Amino acid sequence: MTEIEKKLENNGIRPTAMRILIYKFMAQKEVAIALTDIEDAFVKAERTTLYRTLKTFEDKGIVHHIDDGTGISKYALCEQGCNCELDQDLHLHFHCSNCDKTVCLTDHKIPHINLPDGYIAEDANLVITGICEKCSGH
Amino acid sequence: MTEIEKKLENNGIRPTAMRILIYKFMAQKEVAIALTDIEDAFVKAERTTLYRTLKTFEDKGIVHHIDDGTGISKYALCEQGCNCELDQDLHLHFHCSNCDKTVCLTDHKIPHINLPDGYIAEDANLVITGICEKCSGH
DNA sequence: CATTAAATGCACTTCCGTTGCATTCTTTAT
DNA sequence: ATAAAGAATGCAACGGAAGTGCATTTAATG
Repeated sequence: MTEIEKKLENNGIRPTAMRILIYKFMAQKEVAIALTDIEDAFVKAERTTLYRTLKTFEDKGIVHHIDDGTGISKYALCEQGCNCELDQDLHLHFHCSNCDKTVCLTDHKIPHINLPDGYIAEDANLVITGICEKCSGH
Repeated sequence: MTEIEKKLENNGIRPTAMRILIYKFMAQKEVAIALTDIEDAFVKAERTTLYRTLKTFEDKGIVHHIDDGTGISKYALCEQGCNCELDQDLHLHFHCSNCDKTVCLTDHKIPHINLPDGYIAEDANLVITGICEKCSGH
């Protein structure tokens, strides 16, 4: 049994062929993945299957959902110790307006905000849009 | 000529009856407005007209577009001196998960973030989700 | 009043997310 | 090993919201 299969099983996900392929695909990408990206990479697979695979990954906590403001849901593998489901890993996301790629800046946590009286924060989403290091030429 | 008509004309917007009504509607609301909200309020009007009115307001800079993460575009009147089009008024937005309303916290600017080398910020969006003061009972 | 430009109304399209249900595959118990 | 049960997959279709093209109406201008 491979590392990936273990990872899936440890999180209560049956390690089917499709799921392993999708996990590998996401692992080798350093950017957030949209459903369409996976569709393009696995043309033989059904959109629904890919869709539900992402949902399963998210529900089981090995992937987190990213809203980068483009209107297209993206996903990224959670890093070791990511507690995104507990709202304890509120790192920010960077969306490049040039190449349209979105990356997790996991080292950059969202700063604490003092809200007005009566407001109770439960979650936060911070997206910086601009030019990524690749497009800016470092 | 009313204040609203002046306001519209000063921003290069022809003050038609519809536009004045929509402006008034937005002015009396203290929360961000979705297209559907305006549809519900003006059932006699065409969706497209309302849609394009919001677009016009946004283009002319008297309204700013809000992405609160719900997937539904919302809009709010710019306050005096709002420079949202210049990315100088990056206040944060609060979305209530209970009543589904979104408000501008104009006094709460998005803190400056030090990005990794090579990343160039052009815009930022910070949305805090939680319970608003009305739903929390102050 | 005639001409021109802008605003509006209507119909339609696209995109993405989502669901229902039948079918296939995998696991588990006998 | 095989049958039964449960989960995953494939297929078809729906739904909401944003957006566009074009004809028509309304408002501004000379």
